Amino acid sequence: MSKFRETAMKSLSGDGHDHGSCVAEALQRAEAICAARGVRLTKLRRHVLELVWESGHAPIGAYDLLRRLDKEHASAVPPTVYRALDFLIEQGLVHRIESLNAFVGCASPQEDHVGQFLICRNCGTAAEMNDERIDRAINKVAAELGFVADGRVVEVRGLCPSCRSSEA
Amino acid sequence: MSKFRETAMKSLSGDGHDHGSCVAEALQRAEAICAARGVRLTKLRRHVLELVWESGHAPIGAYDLLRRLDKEHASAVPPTVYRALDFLIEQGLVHRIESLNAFVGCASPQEDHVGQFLICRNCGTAAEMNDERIDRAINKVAAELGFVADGRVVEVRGLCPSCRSSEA
DNA sequence: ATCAAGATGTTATACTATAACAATAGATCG
DNA sequence: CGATCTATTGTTATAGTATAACATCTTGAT
Repeated sequence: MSKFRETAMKSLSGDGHDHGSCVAEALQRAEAICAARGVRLTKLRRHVLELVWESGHAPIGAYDLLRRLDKEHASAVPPTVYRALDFLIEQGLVHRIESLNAFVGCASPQEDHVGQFLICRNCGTAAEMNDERIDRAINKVAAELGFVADGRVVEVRGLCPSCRSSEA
Repeated sequence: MSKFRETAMKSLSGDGHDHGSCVAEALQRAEAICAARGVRLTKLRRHVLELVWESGHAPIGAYDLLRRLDKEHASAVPPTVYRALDFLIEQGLVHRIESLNAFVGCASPQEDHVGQFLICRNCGTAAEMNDERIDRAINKVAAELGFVADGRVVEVRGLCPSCRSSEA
């Protein structure tokens, strides 16, 4: 099973995984990546990343992050959180979900990829797919139209497995 | 050539088409569709739709529409234009581009489809692809993860053919 | 003519994001 | 060590996007 497939299924498993360790692993990975790249995962940035992950696998808005942030960071204002998010996105540690104006932790920050998301309209979970077949299909059609693609936004709404079974 | 393919290439052709007739045709189609469905394309809604199309094939923001609207509609305020847009989107006459917070006329309002867009980062043109292959690839991956997809956002940024040749 | 439903008017406000400049902290080099 | 340069954070203000809530007016049906 691919790395992406694995992480997608993990985030779709609802309560079926230990989210505490999920957060801890994400933070550790982030530390390692930033160290390797010689960029600074400051206390503030780390804190924002932690809050993003603590939202579960559901995207969280910048102002929600802000509200949670200033419990331990009294001077936080919008630019504080947006700048931290800019950094985290640049480093591939966080993705922005365009259709929600919200942010979610990247499941595989080592691997080079654009985000493709399945977003459950019931529980809010956003699972990364990052499947090459989708990317290839998009590139193919774009190329047929003479278009050179760089950025891609793929966000699919629907029902995740757990919400589907509990609704049906 | 598919209908979508045709309209995509048309909107990507830059000045290579008569945009005036393009707008006129879109309005006529809209009249016919609304009449057939028994919904009211009021003066206001028609005007907003016209403004959307007059932006060329480039998505336009709600507040830009508002500014253009109140030349002939002094009482226009945000809800005025958002309500008109809600109606137009509901009827499939306009698509919302999530990654731009902007709106664009639908090239093929008769056909049932979700929007898939190629957006030129140079000239701003958004061309509809609506290619089944992309849709199938997305559905396939979603299904493999046990996800039932309904809405889809596919927005690809890049360079359109005309901008590519003039840049290169 | 009356009435109900739909459409628009109106005011206020919520939510999302960035500009611009000041102050501070960290790294680097002499 | 201390000077200096750069990245980061602080601070204030404002721009941009969207909706809630309630009033009024139009339209079409009876």
